Amino acid sequence: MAPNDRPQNLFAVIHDRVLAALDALIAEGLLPAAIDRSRVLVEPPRDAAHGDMATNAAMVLAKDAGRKPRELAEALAGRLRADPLVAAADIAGPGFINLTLRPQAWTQALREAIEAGGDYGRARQGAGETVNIEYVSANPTGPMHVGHCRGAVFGDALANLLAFAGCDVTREYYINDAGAQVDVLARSAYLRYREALGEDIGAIPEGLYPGDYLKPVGAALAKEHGARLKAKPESEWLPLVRAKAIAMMMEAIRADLVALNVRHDVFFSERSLVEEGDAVGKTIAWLRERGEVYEGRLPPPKGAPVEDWEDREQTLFRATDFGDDVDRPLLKSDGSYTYFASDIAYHKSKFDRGFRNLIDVWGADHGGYIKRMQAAVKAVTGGKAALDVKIVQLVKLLRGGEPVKMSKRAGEFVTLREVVDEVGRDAVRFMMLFRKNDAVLDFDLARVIEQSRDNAVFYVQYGHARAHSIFRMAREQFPDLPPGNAARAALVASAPLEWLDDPAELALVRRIALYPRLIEAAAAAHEPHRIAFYLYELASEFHAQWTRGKDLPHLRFIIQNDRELTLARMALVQGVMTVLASGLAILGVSAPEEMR
RNA sequence: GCGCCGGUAGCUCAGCUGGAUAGAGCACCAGACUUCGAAUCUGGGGGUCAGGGGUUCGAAUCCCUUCCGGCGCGCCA
Repeated sequence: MAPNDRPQNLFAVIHDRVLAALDALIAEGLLPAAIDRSRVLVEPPRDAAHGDMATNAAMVLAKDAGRKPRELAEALAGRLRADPLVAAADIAGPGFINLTLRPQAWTQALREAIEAGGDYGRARQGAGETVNIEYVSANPTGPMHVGHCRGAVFGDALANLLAFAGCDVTREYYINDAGAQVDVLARSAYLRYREALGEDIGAIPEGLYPGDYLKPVGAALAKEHGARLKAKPESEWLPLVRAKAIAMMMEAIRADLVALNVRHDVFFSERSLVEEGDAVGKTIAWLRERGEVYEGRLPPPKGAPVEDWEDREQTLFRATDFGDDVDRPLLKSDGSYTYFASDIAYHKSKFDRGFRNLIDVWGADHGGYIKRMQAAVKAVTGGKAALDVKIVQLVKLLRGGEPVKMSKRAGEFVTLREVVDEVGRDAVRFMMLFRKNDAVLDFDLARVIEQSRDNAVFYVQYGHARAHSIFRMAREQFPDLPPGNAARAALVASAPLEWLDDPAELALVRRIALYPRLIEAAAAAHEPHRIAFYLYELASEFHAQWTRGKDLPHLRFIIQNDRELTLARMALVQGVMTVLASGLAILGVSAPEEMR
């Protein structure tokens, strides 16, 4: 294996060794040639007493081999003991093989982490995969509120994670600028326009957007057009006003996203699908040619009665051919496209642009929409693209345990910007990711700015700052220790790591060695929250080891008059720092060097 | 009525796509600062993994079912 091709994931290395050992057993005739390798796992055991890694190979393969698990385990363990990385291979329980690695295997992993620096954990699993991830996609009818925040942060972190895992990632925002809502926006803005011209518009009528945020749009329109629009019929002013309002809303939304450090590569206009070459109509025709569109009737929906239900023939997509529960309409009664119709065309566009892995991030209220969209993607890509829809649950905004009151009706809601301004970008981002995406999230404005262990953001960042602090202090003892990250890393990478022999130190080394495996698993599952929890655990172990040095001075990171031991421990600190910084970067959270 | 998501310690939540004796934090109790940052740490009690059945070497995890909560159920997006 070429040195620069060495996989950083030690678990993957051992996994390969186990598979090789199985091949050897096949050659000996102990195992049949046709075995299911996919179920063979190499994992960290829950209990450290069980060694460094465990494999279930013997249990999983026992049936195929026609042998008892423990008998097979005995043969396999015998093979593995010959491996230079393996110090011991014990059989336990129903047939686990517990592996203890030689200490050099772990210290070598630490060395690699330090040498790789910011590239440590970067994976190749996604090599060649093109991923399109669509997130936020808030309607351009107003500023972003806290509800949008979670999807924005989640999508952004997932995109970072996939890119780190080697995927070619495109971040996309779908602008819903075609439906009836943006016409309502235009009418609301027109009212503000008249207001800007000095007219008394009174109360905003029911059905229009009442928020003050449209006043600048009205003012801009007045400045641009003077009173000219007042004389025109709606059919003439509406497109003008609509375009202006959408442009200004998108500008505000982009600014909000920047405040959150969320950036997209592509802003895709729904309207462009209709106006530029009628992509929606073409997609429907395309599906019709393939027999997936027909004229028919739908049964009325069960449950909550629809007041104006009218049984009529309509244009339907055969979603049931692709796993949906019912066929779905493509045209409204007035002949215009349904949102679903343009969404099909939109997803076809993603496929046509070369993407084979599609990810959509939606709010929980769109959960019922997943099946039909996946059906549509199947139809429109011939099954050649996969769509994963990630649902982000709602955020309950609290302050000191009490719910923050919001009145959507009156146009009073807490905006994303207000929250970011109050608690900071890092706190918002980390807390939004410190929970599974499909679980409801309590976000307490008072708690996330506390500087204590309660506050995971702070706790993890403090771990990183503390690592830097240790280096600052170490330089006072050993002035030749270079200050820069790269130079320092070069020095500590050659440190005598065999001096790291305290169990807690070795546990930290193992935790660091786990990072590449974590990246792979989190990327495969599309679950960035795993990074946040891992960082919290790593920080926790690091803080604990630091404090242990108070009672047990020989365990301090800096040992006066023992340059070699100090260097070895600096390597450990450097490893912790490297991984904390890397993980925080994926989450889009800053890694401060000091927090005083 | 149907579909999706959830139900794990008093509270808030993890649990690495089926692994070994289910873990953190908060709260509660008892401790550690002349010391590399106490913005930290150590120890303790606390569980019918909502209930029941099944699949198998092995289930919080997969399947069935019941209960509870949230969301959704042409012509909104």
